[in-house]
Amino acid sequence: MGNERPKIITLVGTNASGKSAAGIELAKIFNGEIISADSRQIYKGFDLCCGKVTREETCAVPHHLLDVRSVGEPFSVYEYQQLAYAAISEILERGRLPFIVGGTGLYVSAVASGYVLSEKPPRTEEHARLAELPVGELQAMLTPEAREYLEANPSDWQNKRRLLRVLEKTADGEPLRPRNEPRYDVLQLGVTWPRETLHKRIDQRLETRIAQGMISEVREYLENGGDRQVLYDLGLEYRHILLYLTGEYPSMEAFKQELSKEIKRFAKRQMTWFRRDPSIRWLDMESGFLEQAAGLIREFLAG
RNA sequence: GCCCAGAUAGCUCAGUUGGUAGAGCAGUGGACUGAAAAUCCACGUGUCGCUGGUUCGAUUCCGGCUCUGGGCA
Repeated sequence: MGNERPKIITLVGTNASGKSAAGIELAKIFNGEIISADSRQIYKGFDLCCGKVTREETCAVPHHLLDVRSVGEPFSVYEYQQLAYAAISEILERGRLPFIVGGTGLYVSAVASGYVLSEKPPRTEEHARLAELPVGELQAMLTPEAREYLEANPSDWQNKRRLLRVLEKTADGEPLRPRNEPRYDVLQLGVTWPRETLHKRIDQRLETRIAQGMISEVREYLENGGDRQVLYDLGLEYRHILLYLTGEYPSMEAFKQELSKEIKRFAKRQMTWFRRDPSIRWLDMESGFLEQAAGLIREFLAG
């Protein structure tokens, strides 16, 4: 036929789910290369804060889209999609299998579903100015069409960021409703644990990374003139270590408890995103994940 | 042993001038196509400690008991 779309694999899951290691195992079996889909691992440094894979692991299997920006540089789904498309092309040319592995659901979907994104960059100065306005005024600025679009969803309607983007789209004459043009034939795999087990893994991982020096990463960044607001906006580890270092927590214990809670809440949000995609095949990490995943991939590649 | 104060949601507590109760936090579900580890939305039945009494009606008033703080011996 000649118009068959190339095949790629995605592997998603929450943080601390073990998807990175699982991805490496699968890539070894299927002559694959890994494209990270992680909005924080895009940035150089902070390897412990964002739970980056180790050098040994990246030696075992080539990894893409790690360390491609400096902390503080702007980045967005649009750029992610561009870089991922380019990486996939290269991997396919080498005759290898691309594995998109990561927990940033938006990034995975942008590539797997083929989001159609305008090349027009966001107008950040105007954005910043409008962000000062109260939600009500932003709502009042919407065109009737945009109003109808947003009002249908109570959470979007109150969400300043969404309001700003929709205003921007209307001003630029961009369509409001999403459009997709998928480029690939995708097998989507998800990694899952019982919630209790996942929570234990999150806590253990947090302890380990603190012991390995995660807090120093942030301290050193600040000592070298790093920007606090950047850390705060990066969220989770970055945000709460900043708060810890600036004395916002009465103790190390209080800091750990709060961060642990936040990471668990984040895992919940990740699952909310993934759950709405019915094409993800969820595999239980406690019962033969690797064999099942390998079986599905073999079947997919043969089909 | 005596005196005082508590006992209400997983936690901290508010409240009911007697008509079976509500905040914060925690938790859960959800939205989100250019900040996504961000941002935003929704969701509160619990023997009101146990047990008698008064009352049409008690979580609320009265008595006893249990437990927890604090004080006095």
